[in-house]
Amino acid sequence: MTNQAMALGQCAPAPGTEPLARSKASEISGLLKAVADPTRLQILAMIAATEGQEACVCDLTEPLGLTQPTVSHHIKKLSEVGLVNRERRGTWVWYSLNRERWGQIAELFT
Amino acid sequence: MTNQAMALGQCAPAPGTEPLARSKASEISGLLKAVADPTRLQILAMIAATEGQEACVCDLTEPLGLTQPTVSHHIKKLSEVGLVNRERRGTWVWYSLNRERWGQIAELFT
DNA sequence: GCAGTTTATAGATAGACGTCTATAAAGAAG
DNA sequence: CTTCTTTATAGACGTCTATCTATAAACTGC
Repeated sequence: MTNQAMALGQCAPAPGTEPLARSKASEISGLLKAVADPTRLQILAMIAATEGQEACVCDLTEPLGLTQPTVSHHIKKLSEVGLVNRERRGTWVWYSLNRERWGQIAELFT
Repeated sequence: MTNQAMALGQCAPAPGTEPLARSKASEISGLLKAVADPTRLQILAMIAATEGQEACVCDLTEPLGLTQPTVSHHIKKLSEVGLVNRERRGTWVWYSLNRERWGQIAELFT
């Protein structure tokens, strides 16, 4: 029995019970899914803890105990949602945090 | 080639490059995974938008376009990480937001 | 061009997850 | 106690995803 059909029940939904638009919810969840992974959280923490606020893949593989392709895969996920910036300098590729994007996540929960 | 082994390279990892403890990362990702789902984001938004800041399952199924077991499943996920409080009153079970837990997520990104 | 590095991509595989149907559990009301 | 409601659980199924190995791409330096 749905609420509207109920004559005497107490299952009273607030009139303003209007779902967050699905498209918007999917967009937000896409961003959150990128962060909701232990390995990627570790990667972000490692980048942030690095002196120059940037790191290359080769420095992350060993402490994470993962192969290079796996680390590249995770960084790509972070990059796709704009959480890390990519900059090639010679042989290495340096990744840094996009703090503006990071802050946007905080705003979602305030 | 790892950084330590490099004599002349520039792949200089900050000395303090120390990964976030895996156990802590898994704990945080568990909380974030619960929120990183479009349906659960909609559920949270609907609860928050409700007059009394609470909602029962039966009011959520129709606007979400999902079956009752599926909605129960999602709410359980949210409940498991402490994001929603559960209170049975007669036939219905009322779910409300745990705003303290919500705020803890914000703190992760500030 | 060739050899040696770092990073990215492709393909495969195992496990996690969102959804459904079917059914049980818990409470209200006659 | 029986019936009707709401909610929870169990099991199945298809999809997504984290990881690996193998290989390609990009750059440096000889």
